[in-house]
Amino acid sequence: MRPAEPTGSRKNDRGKPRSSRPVPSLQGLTEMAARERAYHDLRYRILTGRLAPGTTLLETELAALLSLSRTPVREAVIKLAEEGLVEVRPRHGVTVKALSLQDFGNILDVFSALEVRAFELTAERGLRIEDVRRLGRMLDEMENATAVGDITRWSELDDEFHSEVVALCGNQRLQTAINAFWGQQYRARLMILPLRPMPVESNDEHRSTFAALQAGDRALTRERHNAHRDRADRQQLDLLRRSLGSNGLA
Amino acid sequence: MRPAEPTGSRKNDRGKPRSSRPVPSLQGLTEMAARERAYHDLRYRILTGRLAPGTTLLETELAALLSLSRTPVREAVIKLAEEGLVEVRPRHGVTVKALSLQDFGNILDVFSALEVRAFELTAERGLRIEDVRRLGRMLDEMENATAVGDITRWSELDDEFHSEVVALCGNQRLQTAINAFWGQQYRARLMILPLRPMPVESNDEHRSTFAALQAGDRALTRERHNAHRDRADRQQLDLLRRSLGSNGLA
DNA sequence: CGAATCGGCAATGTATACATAGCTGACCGA
DNA sequence: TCGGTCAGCTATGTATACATTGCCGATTCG
Repeated sequence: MRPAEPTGSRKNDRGKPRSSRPVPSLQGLTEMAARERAYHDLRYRILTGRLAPGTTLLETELAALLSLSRTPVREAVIKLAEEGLVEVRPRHGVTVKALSLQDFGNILDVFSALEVRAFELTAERGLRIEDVRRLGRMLDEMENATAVGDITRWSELDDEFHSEVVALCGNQRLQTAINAFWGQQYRARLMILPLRPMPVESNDEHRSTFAALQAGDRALTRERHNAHRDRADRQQLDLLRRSLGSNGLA
Repeated sequence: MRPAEPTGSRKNDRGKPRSSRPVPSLQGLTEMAARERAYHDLRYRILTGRLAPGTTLLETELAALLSLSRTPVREAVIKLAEEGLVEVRPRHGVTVKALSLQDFGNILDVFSALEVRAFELTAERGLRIEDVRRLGRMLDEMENATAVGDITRWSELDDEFHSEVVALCGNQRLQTAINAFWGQQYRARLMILPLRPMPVESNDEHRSTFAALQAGDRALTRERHNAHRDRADRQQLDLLRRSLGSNGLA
């Protein structure tokens, strides 16, 4: 009846800003508390497609799947439902949500609004020299990736760049909100990744936003990053629309 | 051992847009499921100050307070913690969070970014005639309230106007996110309400935003509402700073 | 043959039981 | 007297038990 594993570490991880993307990686899964374990594990499976959209499972089944009792699983499921990754239908189990095109658009709208604000705040706070260097290196690498046609690598770096700037915004609540919505767009992004054209425009826009950030110009940063997001979001929606004919799951 | 009350109604209220603010009113509290009951009840008590910042209670005490078992109370508390209204310290109970000036600033930053986006979307969708009429009436009433110096009434209408426009944005996720952050700024707003000068500027800005909305001009709406929020947020922060000397609770 | 109602069943929501971990305070040793 | 360690207690986290609710299917009536 030992509830959790060895449980050597703290579970209450309200740490400092933490720039890490809320991404699949799932290293120290065994050393978390059960609730967190359930949450991260399920989230991971959903985001990577291991639990496909439409999949429906009972709370009991999930608990069995994770070797836990229903209580922590249930708490994790509630959280996932609040994030919009699953839907709980009272008598029918929890279903991994399929993202319609409209859902994806809605998510991007929220996500972009938040990210632009984060960029603004970062601009206002100003970048330290080491931040400038690090971000600059990322942009260099992205351009390299573009040059050699490695769009997967490019996409990773893109995420990293964005989340790095967000991490510098100094507003923990904003960051948390962004992370939640980030998770939702991730699946769709993955899907259309291979379809994307080489992101020359994005590279240019990044450079231009970066310049505004360096200059500490909030208004300019807002304007430029907003334009970038608008265009990129539209492009992504187009790709998605084309790739699933407006009906499909992500 | 009867879990919930008569429970005549649905708890899975993923209904249509619903313009209702997530406000204290708490009518049909008895007919909800226990978890929702706990959540709304606690939230109500916190937002209205009945549970003052700094108050610390054990899960058991909360359960007793609400005449429920720990399970639904715990789930509600987790939700409140995610919203940032309380803090759960593993061995010390749940504490109603005090909002520092910085917290309040952070909250406003997120809230404003989201609200501006919602206004943009509403502009893009366009207002129906009845919406125009309703919103117009609200603005009239607000100006009346200003004229007779009824700032409480003005503030209610202000909330109503904003949430009404948000409700028309057509993005449920955005609305949900806004509501969560709305709850957090509410307490501080209440506090500074009596200190506010008569909001002539706000009235003008509302009119101007309203015009942009009517025109269906997304960019203009963004610009104007963003300016409004910027100014209003700054003003509120100033008032708060003055009223509690930068340390205090809200 | 179709539709409506009733009964059984199973999944959830809630309550409770239980075990662990961390804090408090006391006692012992220096 | 002060500091350190250990033991006990209590709050939480997890597991389990239990009751309700709502669906599905079967049966019966029109």
